[in-house]
Amino acid sequence: MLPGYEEQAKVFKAFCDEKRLQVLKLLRGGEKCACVLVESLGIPQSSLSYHMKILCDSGIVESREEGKWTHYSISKKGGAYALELLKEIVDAKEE
Amino acid sequence: MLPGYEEQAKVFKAFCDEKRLQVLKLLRGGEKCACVLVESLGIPQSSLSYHMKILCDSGIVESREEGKWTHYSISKKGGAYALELLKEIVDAKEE
DNA sequence: TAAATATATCGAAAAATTTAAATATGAGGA
DNA sequence: TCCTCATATTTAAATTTTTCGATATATTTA
Repeated sequence: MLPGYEEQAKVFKAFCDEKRLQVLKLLRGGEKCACVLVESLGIPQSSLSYHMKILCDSGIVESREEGKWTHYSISKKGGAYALELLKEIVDAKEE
Repeated sequence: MLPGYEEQAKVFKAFCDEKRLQVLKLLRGGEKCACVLVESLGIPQSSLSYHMKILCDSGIVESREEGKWTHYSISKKGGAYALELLKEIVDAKEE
């Protein structure tokens, strides 16, 4: 069963912004520290933090704190869930 | 190979708005006329038209004109493409 | 041809998102 | 403890998206 529209929308918000897609691309190569992401994207630290919050809230990314550092990675579970959701959404019934 | 970020974002814009998710849900049951969608969503006709444009631009929905009417349906090809794209985006490499 | 209907487009206002500087928090290290 | 560093949060401004009434276009009907 599909969750409410607001909930569904939240999941896909992760993928409809260029900065967030850039982050996800970097995370495909494995876990990354926030400092690496700031550097790679060339945006202010607060901006990255804003986007990472959206990515985590969507369930697609998970964070791991280690001392001063925060490491981000793609959540296997979150990714699988998004795929399931999308499958249901675009799966038009045969007529 | 993944397209540019802007292009990718455009595809997923289809799924990050509640009104558009409502439309997609209705279209899962088969092709629908714009007039039916306006009625079902209870929004002004110009608003529906705005969202349908975004859905069509994303490739997820296709339209078919028949006289005065415009019929919308989920594009099998568009849906499959979005799924492929998402699969690549969330597929973190093993480490 | 004139009127009615279905939809698209325009334009301005409203709402939501994004940006980035400033500040806060919290974890080492000196 | 005090300082520094990494990150989160706050805040206001800038930008983008969404809304909706008005208008335009095209098609069917009378």
